[in-house]
Parts: sequence; structure tokens; C-alpha cells
Amino acid sequence: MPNSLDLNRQPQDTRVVVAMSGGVDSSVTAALLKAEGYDVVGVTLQLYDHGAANHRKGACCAGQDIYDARSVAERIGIPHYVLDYERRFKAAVIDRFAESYIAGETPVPCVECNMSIKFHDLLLTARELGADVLATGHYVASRPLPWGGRGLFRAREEERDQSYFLFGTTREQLDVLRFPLGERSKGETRELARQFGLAVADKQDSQDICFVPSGHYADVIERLKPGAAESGEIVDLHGRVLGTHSGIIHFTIGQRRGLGVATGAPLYVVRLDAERGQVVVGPRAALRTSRIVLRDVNWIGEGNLEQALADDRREVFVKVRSTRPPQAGWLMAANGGYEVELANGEDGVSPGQACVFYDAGVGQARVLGGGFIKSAAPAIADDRPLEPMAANAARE
RNA sequence: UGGGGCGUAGCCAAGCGGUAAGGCAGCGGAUUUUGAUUCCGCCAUUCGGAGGUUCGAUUCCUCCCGCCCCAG
Repeated sequence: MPNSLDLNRQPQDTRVVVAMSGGVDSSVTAALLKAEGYDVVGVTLQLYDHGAANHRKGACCAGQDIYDARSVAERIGIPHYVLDYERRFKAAVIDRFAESYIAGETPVPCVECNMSIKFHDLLLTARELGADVLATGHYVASRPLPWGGRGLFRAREEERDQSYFLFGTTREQLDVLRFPLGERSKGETRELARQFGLAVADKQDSQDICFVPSGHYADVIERLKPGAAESGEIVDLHGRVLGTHSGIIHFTIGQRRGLGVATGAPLYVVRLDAERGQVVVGPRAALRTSRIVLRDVNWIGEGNLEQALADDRREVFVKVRSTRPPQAGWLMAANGGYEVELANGEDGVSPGQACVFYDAGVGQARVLGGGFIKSAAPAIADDRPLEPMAANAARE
């Protein structure tokens, strides 16, 4: 009879390393496992340090949060280690984040962090600590599959689901990862935190990017890469100059606000041209995308990717942005790589974002994998005459 | 300095005698482990200026100022 972590051994003989950020979720994860009798070891990664004066609510992994994690570990009676991962985090997450924006993409640093820091580096450390499994407080479900191995599924509480940020998790990692909160709601988690007497029970949820304490990510990029925010032109689909911007890094595809250009109709960022330093804008219709080219595709559905695509193409549901609902589409091999064709199109598809595959559009769908968006083909041609908006703009 | 047209918030624009629509931009907020989308709220005591008619004018009249077009 396997234990609650699906291992055939007594909880007390099962060593679990819990990645503790100092927030409610990972704290409750540790407390739950400890209460079940597991041999729990808490580990907190120090990922960056903005100085004591700079901490703010909602961040993680530095200053106050490390203190919180330590307090929770003491409270529930588990050993706790703080590991200095600043160097790795900067190289694997922060630098890449900056480079991505400079290249005109919109990165998802949380995905990089999970893939390289938490599920790679930390996993190795956990093994060194003699851990059988590594648990985190992510809202995503991991379940054993009838034919062996484990599958990743969306969280029970759909609004909390974090599977988008975990698409890069490999089968091997899934074997040793556990996400006890995946079948719980946030409300239950907070209630448990209160029952366990954890001081973080009412701590604010983290938001925004953890290493951008000010909320101004562009400042971070500029500090890292001086001169990154070069001003440039805002042009329409025909190349006509409508205005200027203070740096391509301030924009993402699909963005409407912050352009400062008025043409009578709403304008959206349709494309970012890093080479020319141009922000290309157009009407919402110009955002429509139906075909997405992917890179670094990870497949954790049944079989391998080749098998999955044996019938030419595989029906999937994809999320193209963390807060978008899954959309029906097809995954296929094309042009030496992989591409997704959307059944109905999407509006804000940006290179650098993740495209995550699911086997269903609703409920606790299984995560089949995903990839980073390399490029997206617009559903309409760039040079097609569009709306009176272009005429108004040209008049200027 | 002949004829015609126009001047309403940062931009576009309705109103044409009854006490300032709307859109865009902007700002604030909700949502969001992406400053996106979306949603909600705010945003002209005042209609180029000065007079006049009227109970009452952004709407009618006069003059002035400024633009635009046609004709010279």
C-alpha cells in the first residue's frame, strides 16, 4: 500500500525536501507532509538580494521571505537550509529575461526558473540531501499513470492552476516531484495554514516577477544592460511613423495601453522589430494569429512526440498566455520543428511566451507538454489595407 | 484683405436656442507568479476672443484673431 506520495514505504522512512519560498503555499506543503509523518527537510533558495530596505510584500526568495520560511520550519519542527543560488539564478533567469526583452520577445521567467533552478539544480541538491522526493507548493496535480510513470494535470482550482509555468517539466523530474496542493483550493490552503498556526497564513499572494521588487521590470533590464531601452519609432502596418517610444523592452504583443498614440480606434502592438527598434501597431484584427512556430518542445503526454504525431497531427488544447483559457488546435511537425495550428486563432501571441498543450479544454486536463513560442504567423497579411484607422493616422 | 469653409478637452468628433454625446490617448482601480488582453471608474462650470439679441446661446447677429480651400 503506497503512502500519500505514492511510494511503497512508511512516511517516516521517506525523506522529502520541500522548496520553501516563505509564502503560504510552500509553508503549508511542508507542514502537511510533516504532519503526515514524513522526514521533511525544508530548503529555501536565496535567489537574489535587493538589500533589506527593498523587500516588499508579494516577492519571494529574499530577505523577509527567507526569514518567514525559517520561522515556519521552526514552528513545524523540521530542519531548514538556505542555499545561495544567486549566481545561478542570475545567469539562468534574470540575464535571459533581459536578453529576451531586448530581442523583442516577452519572456516567462517563471518557466525558466522552474526548469533550470527548481527542477534541475535544486533537484540535484535534494538528491544530495538524500531525498526521495522534492515537493513544492505549486498548484498543479501529479498523479501516477496506470501504465507507469506520472502525469501532470491542471490544478483542481482552475483559477489557481500553475501548469502553464511547468510545461517544461520532464518525465524524469515528474517521477520525483510532488505537488500536494494541486488537489486543494487556495482557500483550503489558507485554512490549513491557520490550523497549523503558521504566521504566513494571511500573507499576501506573490504577484509580478519576483526579482522585480519595484514593479518596474524595465528598470531591472536597464541596470543589467545599460542602454537597453533605446527609443525608437511607433509605426503602423504600412510603416508610417505615428510616434515614438522609449524602448522596445516596454512592450509586448497585444499590448494596448502605454502607446500614447491616438488614432480614434484602439491600437495594439502587433509586432516588435528589435533590429529597427520599431514598435509596429495596428487594429485588434491584425493581432489574430492561427499558426505558431515553437522551439524547445517538451512532451510528457503518452508515448513520445513522434508517436503522438504519427497520425499527421495531434489534437491539443493550448494556452498561449498564462491567463488565457485553453484553445483548440493541432500540434504537428513542420519545417524541421513543431508548430501549432489554432482552430479559432488567438490575439496576443508573443515570441518568448509559452505555448502549453493540454488534452482537454476544461477541467483537470492532463498537461501534454509545451514549447516556447518562436514566432507566430499573422492571420492576415501585413500590407493589407486596414480600417479607417490607418487613414486617420496618415493624415497627421 | 475676391469668394467659400472651419475653429468644442492632448487627438478625432457630436450637438446648432434650453443649460457640453462618443471614440482614441491619459490617469486610477479590479483581475493577473508576464506592466498584455479584459473589466470598472475618472477625465471641458465650458465650446478661439470680445460684444450683442434672448428668460436663456456652444448653438442667432457683429467685430476681431487663427487656420484651410478656391480664385488671383
